[in-house]
Amino acid sequence: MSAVLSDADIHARLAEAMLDQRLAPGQRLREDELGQAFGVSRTRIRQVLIRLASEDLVTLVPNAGARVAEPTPDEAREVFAVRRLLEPELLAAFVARATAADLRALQGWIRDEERARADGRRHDAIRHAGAFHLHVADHAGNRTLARLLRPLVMRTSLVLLRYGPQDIRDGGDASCDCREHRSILAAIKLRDGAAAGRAMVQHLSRLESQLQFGAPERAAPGLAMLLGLADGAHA
Amino acid sequence: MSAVLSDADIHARLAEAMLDQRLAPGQRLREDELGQAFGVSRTRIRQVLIRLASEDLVTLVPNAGARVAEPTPDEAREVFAVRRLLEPELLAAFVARATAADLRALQGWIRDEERARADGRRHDAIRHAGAFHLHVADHAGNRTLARLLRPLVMRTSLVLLRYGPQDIRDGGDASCDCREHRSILAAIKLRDGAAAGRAMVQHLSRLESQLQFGAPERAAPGLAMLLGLADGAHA
DNA sequence: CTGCATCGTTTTGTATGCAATCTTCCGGGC
DNA sequence: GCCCGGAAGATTGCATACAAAACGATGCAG
Repeated sequence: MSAVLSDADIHARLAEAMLDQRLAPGQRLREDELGQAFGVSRTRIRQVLIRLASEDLVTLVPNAGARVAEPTPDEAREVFAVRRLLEPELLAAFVARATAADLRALQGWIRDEERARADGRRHDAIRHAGAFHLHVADHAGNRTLARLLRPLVMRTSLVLLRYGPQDIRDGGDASCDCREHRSILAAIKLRDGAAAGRAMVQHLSRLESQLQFGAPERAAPGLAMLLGLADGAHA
Repeated sequence: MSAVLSDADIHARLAEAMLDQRLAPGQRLREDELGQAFGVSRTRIRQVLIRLASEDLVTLVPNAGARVAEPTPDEAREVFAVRRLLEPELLAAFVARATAADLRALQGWIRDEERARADGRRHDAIRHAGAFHLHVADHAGNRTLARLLRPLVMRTSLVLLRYGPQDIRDGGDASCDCREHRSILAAIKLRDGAAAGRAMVQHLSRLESQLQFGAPERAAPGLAMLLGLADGAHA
């Protein structure tokens, strides 16, 4: 704990906390508070916040501080649209250069995600799913493209945490990321980039279609219940 | 000049200077020096540099300061590959919603570029060309996608300034951005998104194919001349 | 009781100072 | 002549201090 933390460490820890929902969307991020938590001064916290803001993971309002980003429905759709554009391209490149180790790694992320799902550990499942996509991106041979995807994957995680299905256990229906990840992996193994791309687009589209934007906004959670105006299930 | 400069102003001024080649690729950017130039302290300069680094317009080496980014040939190719991916999508969306004012604006950028070309004002031409692409992106209805493109356009400008053809006057051959921009605009007017996308891809591909990576590196600019080893024209 | 102004507190914005690191240049040794 | 320490200067990294702005509470007028 006493080992000095690099800016990258602080950045990673904050991102991790957001994806674990220890920092919920909309959560205020006070500089001094974070500084004390990490044992550094506000100067460095501020620099990290600027970077996080450039990735749209936090919103930075002048004179009003930083908050964990709250993706709007429109932004959520935009993120998915961009990913549908980028990821087939990344997959096509990846297919041509994937090694046996890459395939094992992907297999591992799928397995981890399945276990998390089985245990109902929702944010772990989302994180492992993200790792699957990022592994493909990082090994597709285009650093520029991969660097664009990374923040998008994190934003997607925020979106899923907020608007995604709450119960992530296999419902018996087709709504299982892992199964789709498996079919993508199968296409990769066959070196069929086109098929992998199609599977990816389908996967992303299904994820997007499962979002529930009408939901209770999660703003002031429990307020409607306290007021006896809703049962908390859905609007 | 005395009006207080916002961070955004400083960011814009620096980017502008880089695109004008007043700040050449590889140029060292000392914090104190910039601070004095803008009349602000290093604190704010540093924040701006972090943002510029997140856009890959400057490289930030720990304990060794900031330099104007020097895109490598690989990075240049990556940037073009990503743009070929993004811009047809942006165009397709833009075509569906372009207003008469949008068309006039595009026409204006083309005209400005042509004039700059005719006058041999190379960096002005490159900037106006960039503005054409950015206008399309900013009015395509996907902010997320547009925000990805902006830094890529700036990086492209850096690449063109470094690796692009030196004489940008119409050579009579097809190598004229404006003409290709005109054909893209024509397709937009016809509301033919597919044709516009094809023209855009062709445009970007030709630009990339014109890059001269074998060129004199332009490292230590003027050094070869000072040493009497070259005449400065080309290697 | 409601609306509003004002003061005090909290939080952000910016500059400055000090410590750490890197660079450069000089001198000695091989 | 060339290469290798080493000290002086320059530059970045970071924390702290102060200024400005926003937020909240309290009290007063309507």
